[in-house]
Amino acid sequence: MPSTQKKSKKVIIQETAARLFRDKGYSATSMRDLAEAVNLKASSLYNHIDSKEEILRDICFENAQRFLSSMDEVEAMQASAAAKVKALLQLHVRTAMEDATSVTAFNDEWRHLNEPYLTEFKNLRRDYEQRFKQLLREGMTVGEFRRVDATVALYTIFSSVRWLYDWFQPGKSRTAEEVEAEVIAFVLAGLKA
Amino acid sequence: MPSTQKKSKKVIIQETAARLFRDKGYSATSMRDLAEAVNLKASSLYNHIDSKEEILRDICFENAQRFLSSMDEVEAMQASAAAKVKALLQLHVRTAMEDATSVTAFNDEWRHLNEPYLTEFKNLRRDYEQRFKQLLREGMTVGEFRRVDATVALYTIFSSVRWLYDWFQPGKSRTAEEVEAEVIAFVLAGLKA
DNA sequence: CCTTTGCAAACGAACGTTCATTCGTACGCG
DNA sequence: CGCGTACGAATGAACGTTCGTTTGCAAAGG
Repeated sequence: MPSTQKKSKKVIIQETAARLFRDKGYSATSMRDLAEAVNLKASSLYNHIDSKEEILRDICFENAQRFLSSMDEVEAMQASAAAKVKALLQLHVRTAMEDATSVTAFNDEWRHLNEPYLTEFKNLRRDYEQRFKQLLREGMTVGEFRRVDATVALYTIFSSVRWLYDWFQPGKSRTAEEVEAEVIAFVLAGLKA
Repeated sequence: MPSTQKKSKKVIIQETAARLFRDKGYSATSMRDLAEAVNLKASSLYNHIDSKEEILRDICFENAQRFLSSMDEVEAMQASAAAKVKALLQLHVRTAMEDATSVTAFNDEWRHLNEPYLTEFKNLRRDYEQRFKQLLREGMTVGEFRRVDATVALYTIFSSVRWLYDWFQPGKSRTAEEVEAEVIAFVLAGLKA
């Protein structure tokens, strides 16, 4: 019964924090806010975590690793560039809908990391972006994609799925599958040759 | 000599604040940060502004008005839906590049407004979105656009130009015109029938 | 002279975090 | 079984710092 497994208090704190960070931002979320949201006093939080920044750090690097290891898998695929890009798009869209809070914090709040973690995080991010751009360029050289500026295409694609974090709510009129299909079709249409 | 006209200190404060809000976020920007950035002491700021929130309020509502009055103009155009959407896209892209700081704060930091301004702002925003969606639907009914979910299309379009705020720097390799053309082509390709 | 502008000083409030203490529970050992 | 010890978890109080803002006063300039 893995789904009934009791979450550790640390995990509960992290998940709650991710939601608060998404709703109010990292700086505007106080440890007292967070404590209240998990039915504790602020001081009690420190039995489970080391610092406020540690929470943000875990969120940021966990998600960075998730995206990077997916990138590993995609690069190993025996498939066309279009298929690879589509797989990555699917990853972005699904993650946005299944783990919205975490990814929002990951996207918007990483700038509040302190050094040396800030630099380390930016390096991971740049690594991912470079590899994504490389896939786009490959698709262009073999003629699957229109010849566009890879940077423009990359950021446009990233941003296209970004609003999902803010907007999508499970159980609403549209199913996740419908939204996923629509978004992917929209973006790929802008990219295909 | 309108361009040489001396900016009032209030305007300088607002513009500087917009940049700081973009870089660090509203909550993480202190009045002492802002004061230092305009070569004043924190207390002196209050000779020119009423409160920190007033600055944010001005940024948010100024931009809301700008987008809404552009929407007025576009709706009055005698043109195809595609042309109208293109005009709005152009507005978004150009504003993003010409007045990036202000628009970023407008996009990301409005949630820190207090009531009743928060509700008022959300109403303006919804108004704009509804009218934009209406244009998209018109384009679909007359067959200019593919039949997609208008909400999905709307947010995808909005988000597509969002990264420009973070990324575009005047004077870099690409000119504003090139970027504008690329982005618009990319988005319209995803929309056209 | 009077308005505008700037600043030092100070305000109460809130911030993240630390500390000593307490309570409950589980384990080791006679 | 009964007692001592260890420990995870929670707490209120307090720390030093920073927050947005106010006050009182001095200098500037039309």
